[in-house]
Amino acid sequence: MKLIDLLNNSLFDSIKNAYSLEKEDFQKLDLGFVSSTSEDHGDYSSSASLKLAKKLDSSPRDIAKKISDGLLSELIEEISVDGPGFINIYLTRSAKVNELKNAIELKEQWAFKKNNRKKALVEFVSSNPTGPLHVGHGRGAVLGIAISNLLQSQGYQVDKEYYVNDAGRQINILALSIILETINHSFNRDGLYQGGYINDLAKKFTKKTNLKEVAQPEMSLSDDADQKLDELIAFYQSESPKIWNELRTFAINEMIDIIKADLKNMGIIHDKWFYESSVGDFNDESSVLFQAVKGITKKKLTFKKDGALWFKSTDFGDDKDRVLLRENGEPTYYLTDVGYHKDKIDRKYEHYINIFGADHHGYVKRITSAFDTLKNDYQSLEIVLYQLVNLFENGKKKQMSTRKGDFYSLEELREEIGSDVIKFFFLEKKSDHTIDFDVLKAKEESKTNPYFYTQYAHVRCCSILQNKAPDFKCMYDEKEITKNFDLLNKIINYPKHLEDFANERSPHSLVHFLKELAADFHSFYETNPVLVENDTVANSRLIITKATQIVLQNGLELLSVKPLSKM
RNA sequence: GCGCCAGUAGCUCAGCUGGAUAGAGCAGUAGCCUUCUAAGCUAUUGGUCGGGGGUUCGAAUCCUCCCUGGCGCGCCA
Repeated sequence: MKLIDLLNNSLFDSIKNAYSLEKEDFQKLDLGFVSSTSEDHGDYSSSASLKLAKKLDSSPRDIAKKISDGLLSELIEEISVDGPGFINIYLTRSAKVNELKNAIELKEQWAFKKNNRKKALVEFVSSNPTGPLHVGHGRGAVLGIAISNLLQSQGYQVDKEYYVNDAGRQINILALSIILETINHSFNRDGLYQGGYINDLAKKFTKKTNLKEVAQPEMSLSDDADQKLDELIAFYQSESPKIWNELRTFAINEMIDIIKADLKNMGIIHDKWFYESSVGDFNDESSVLFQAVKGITKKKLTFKKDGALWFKSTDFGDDKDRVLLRENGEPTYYLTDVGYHKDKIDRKYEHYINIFGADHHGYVKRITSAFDTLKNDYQSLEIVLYQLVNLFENGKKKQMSTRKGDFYSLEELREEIGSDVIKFFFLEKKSDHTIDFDVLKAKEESKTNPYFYTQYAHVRCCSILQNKAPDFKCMYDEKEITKNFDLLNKIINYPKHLEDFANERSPHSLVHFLKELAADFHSFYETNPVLVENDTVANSRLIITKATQIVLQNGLELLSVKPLSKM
């Protein structure tokens, strides 16, 4: 059990006994201890008495006195009531040293929770397979991996999933782009996918199939750009169905290979790639698509209007109802997605997290509405949004467009600054904050980068520890170990912090924690030479160094960043 | 027009489920390398927490109105 949980139990018992309250009476008031930010306030402090003052109609300081009198724990050295009525407690030195001992003996198991028997499914990236990943997708990717890792640290069994939009119009346009790239260079490229990768795909495809043999459209085409594309797609579909289908399949597979490679280079691997096309045909009653509609209808949440079938999502707070089946009987993209979530639900995870770019925020309500209609009682869906990444070059904003092929690819960025720097940089900001990313500056800054600062602390630990390891069987000095308040405070409370970061889905807090821990260690390092002649002092400082190293390593690994032992 | 996100030091950002004097990094200034890696440390300058009201023992944090910026509001995907 965590230190802080032991202390809180004691605190709650004391409150119960002193005022004959039941736990339910104050459960919501959040009365527990928090680790102090300043040594003046002890190791932990609680504002319980301030929060209870009104309810108990008594002065906060009196309440604090009474509660602290009943606060019994061998972990506590001293209790004081300060300020308006805060209860501040000081841990005994041996309680602190004992935590370091646990950390060093148990390594990552010290901070992690054991299997809590719950399964979580995290869906992220899921970008259309119509182009390589760009920098913006990278943010979703690193967020997804970090959140998955955080959940794992809390004992969840986590699966990572990518939803592949392989069925829609976008793929037809991709195929069309490849055809026109090959046979008609003078064609206006508006609305088509462009860029080097289209040319690569075209070349590769024409090696096995001669695209020049496909028919040339001779009918007159619409002036409307969108409509024109649809006419061309329809033409190739009917005139050269075999080649068309071959090309579509080829294009999807090639693009997915590219995306997979981009992700792998970032150290990100999904457990499952779910294809949109696999939700099946609505006319097939065994398909999840049909089952999804059936499930919603069963709850009396569908209705017909204008020949279409609608879902009454406004019942869940959506701003309008949503079409499931179009007037022509075809499922909407939305229904396909509902079908996908039906499939997820049937796979019986307890917890679902979807990580979406903020440009999809309008989509959140309608998908949670459908999910809540179809889910089982024990299941829940949560959507984590991340704001977009704006790219700047020399202070000028770069517009990004997959269509035009004018984008900064994740792969290009990775080649320039490395995947771990990208991860650290993206994860450092909280997800609902837009990132203004200046490519040149990121490169320039790589020397004063917080990534290197944090890694450097770990490197310093390693370089000391390779000379000598701490040994609890040898002499050590508790006073020597505990004199570095900030450093000890962070190490000891790491498991609790980690739990909070996981619950809040906030890897950025972990990044900030690690930077601060690194700062505390750098400071310690300057004034406390570890490898000194006095064995007791050396061993004491080795204990601190080893504990720091374990926490840094553990935290970096959760961010999917490789801890360095040399720089 | 409606909805979501943001506005905190010159710059980039933490802190936001109310708590003790608002914190980092970068940039600036002044110091520290015969000693475990100076990609480091120490000291220091810099703040009407976008603005106005309100809620209370206490507000950067909650409510409300307004201002600015980004994004989204299809029987597209």
